[in-house]
Amino acid sequence: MPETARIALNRPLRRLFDYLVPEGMKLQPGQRVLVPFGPQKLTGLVTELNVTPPAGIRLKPIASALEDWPALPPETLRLLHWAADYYQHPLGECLFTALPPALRRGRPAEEKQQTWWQITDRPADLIPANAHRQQALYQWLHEQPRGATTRDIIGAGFSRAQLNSLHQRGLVQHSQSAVPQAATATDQNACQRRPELSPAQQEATSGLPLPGDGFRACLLYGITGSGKTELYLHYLKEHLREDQQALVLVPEINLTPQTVARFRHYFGDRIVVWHSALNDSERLLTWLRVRRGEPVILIGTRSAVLLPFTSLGTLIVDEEHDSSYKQGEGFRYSGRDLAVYRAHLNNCPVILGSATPSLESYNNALTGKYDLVRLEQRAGKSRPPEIRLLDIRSRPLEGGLARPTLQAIEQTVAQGRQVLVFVNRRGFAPVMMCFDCGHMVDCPRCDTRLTYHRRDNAMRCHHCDYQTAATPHCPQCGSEAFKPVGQGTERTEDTLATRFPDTPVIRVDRDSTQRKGAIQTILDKVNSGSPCILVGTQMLAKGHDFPGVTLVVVVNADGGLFSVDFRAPEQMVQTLLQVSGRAGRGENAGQVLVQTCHSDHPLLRTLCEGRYLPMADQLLSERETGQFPPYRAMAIFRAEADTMEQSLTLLDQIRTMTRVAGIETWGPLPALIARRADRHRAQLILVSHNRKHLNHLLTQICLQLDQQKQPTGVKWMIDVDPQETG
DNA sequence: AGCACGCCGACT
DNA sequence: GTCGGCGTGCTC
Repeated sequence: MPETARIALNRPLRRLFDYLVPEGMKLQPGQRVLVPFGPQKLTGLVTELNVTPPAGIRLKPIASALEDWPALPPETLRLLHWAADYYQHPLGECLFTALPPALRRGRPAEEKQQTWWQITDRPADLIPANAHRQQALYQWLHEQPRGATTRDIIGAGFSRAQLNSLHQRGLVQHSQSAVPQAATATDQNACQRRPELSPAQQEATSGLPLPGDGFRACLLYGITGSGKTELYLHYLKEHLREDQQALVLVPEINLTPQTVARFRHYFGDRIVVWHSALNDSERLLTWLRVRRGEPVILIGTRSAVLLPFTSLGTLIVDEEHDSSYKQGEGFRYSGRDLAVYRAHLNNCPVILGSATPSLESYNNALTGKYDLVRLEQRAGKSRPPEIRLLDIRSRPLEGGLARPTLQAIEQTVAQGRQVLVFVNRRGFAPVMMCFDCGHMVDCPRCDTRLTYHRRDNAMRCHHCDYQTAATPHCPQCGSEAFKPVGQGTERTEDTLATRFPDTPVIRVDRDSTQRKGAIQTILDKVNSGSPCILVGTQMLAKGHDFPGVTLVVVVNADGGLFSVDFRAPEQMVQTLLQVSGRAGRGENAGQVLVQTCHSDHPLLRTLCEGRYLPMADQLLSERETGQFPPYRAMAIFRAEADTMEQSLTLLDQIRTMTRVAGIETWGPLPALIARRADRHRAQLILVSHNRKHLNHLLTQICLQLDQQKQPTGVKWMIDVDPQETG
């Protein structure tokens, strides 16, 4: 009997391919191989050995093994198998997302050899006095404790010629090496430092599950400003063994140099990062360090949960409620949920931290599936802000701001303090509008408005690649009153600038922070402490600390109160509390002023207590009434085609397959943005009390859909635990 | 997804 | 005559 192997390929096919294993080739699951596939040679991953191939197929032999060890270690492989089934995504594509791009392409699993330069101990006065750049380079290299690669040197603004001159004088030497030189003395210092905790933090820490105690998920509810990061640092310092790895997941926006520096301060080179800005070789390097089992503490975004850890001691998911943990396309996994399953597989703890936990996680804590640890005191001297509602029904507004609001701003500024004005518009972008006829420019290919981009005076669609030059006149009526409107933000900004001419008004949005370093300039200015007024959207609610801000104004809180999206109230409450948390981080008490037309709404009344959990209780009971997640499991079939009819027809057909006990369907309905890049989109929602049942049904439906071929241009996809239900 | 094969239109 | 457009079907 010849040996066989089942191989997964990086193709959107819900099937695997069997091959013959050549004589003498030793394989294990997770190993990379090279296989013939039709006319091409592809990288594949071994999933199973000694399989019975389907009848009537002539097997081809595997061309070669790329390594003699499995690229994907057993736990990672099991995690991915589980995820492929849970999210109903083709296994091959799931497995390949866990490989760095270089390994997907079949490159060797080794670091590129690089030339490392270091200074020698020959006297530096050998450099001619007029060779300033050489002197500068020598000095610069002197300051690099580990030396530098040729690439680093060029990147720092020196030339190859300057380097060669120093080399010829014997002042620098080079060596070939893949990884940085040995760790430096500063790291030794880092290892001895440990963060100090307040009694409240101390108490919270004592409630956390420890590595070595096996699997345990813990929801760490820590209010904004309570010092969750110190707690993580302390926890890792105290309880992570020297030989163990740890994973700290953070939302992309929170992975700033400052955050990393904070971890490096205590753990030095043990800290490794993983995020979207890494290039292919950095990805490979980090991936290999993790794969080799180096005891790193990895700080990373969503996809870091797929890294090939072999000795994971603990996992931490910071800001676990953040919606960016859910991938919105392709393999639509939740990094947070995979982290919990990964902890389960590795038999280690996972800590989910948030000031505004997701209702899913909170519910798990209430039912006892997760531990709940509370940290409800702010660290240091700062006190929780006072939150007040201001009903703006029948009040005159100026740029969206009521008179009492403007007075509060005036007072705060007069006291020499800072104000943060939050305009609650998700995905805000300015559109061009005619002030005479009201015309706005639609995208010709999508059901959306074009947005205005000041930098190149262009109008663009945010949903496809359409763009066109902005015209000075209205294309409809020819009026010259054709201007970008920021749906309130600019009006607010203008009003504030006019009312407070002596105070800088700083806009923080995508446009004003696009330039590299722009956000840093803004932060520096704000952190200098002089009075100013910050105006912005979403961005202001996350991450950054503004210790000088004592007043936070929420221009309109009502967006999420009466939305069709069942997640909208949760998201609104989370945003409002997160942005409230920006107030009074320094020594002075903070105040939050929330403008609303529904000051008697129970949710907003609870908001004023400043406590999240009572609101979460309220929101959960609403979810229970409607039997929404987490009370039922949810999945969405999405379809897109050249006509809406085609999309709806396919979904109708899928709906006939869902007529089973215990499954409810909503739709099919056109998507919120029904046409996108000339494709007509619709969706069908499935809900069930029994997740297993739903999963089995989905498997069957996908199998059937794969077998029948769709009319050209008709595409379908599935989203399990969807974040967007529009 | 890629890639090859195949069958129709406007080029030297 | 043939170069190339992209529709269709297959990949162990």
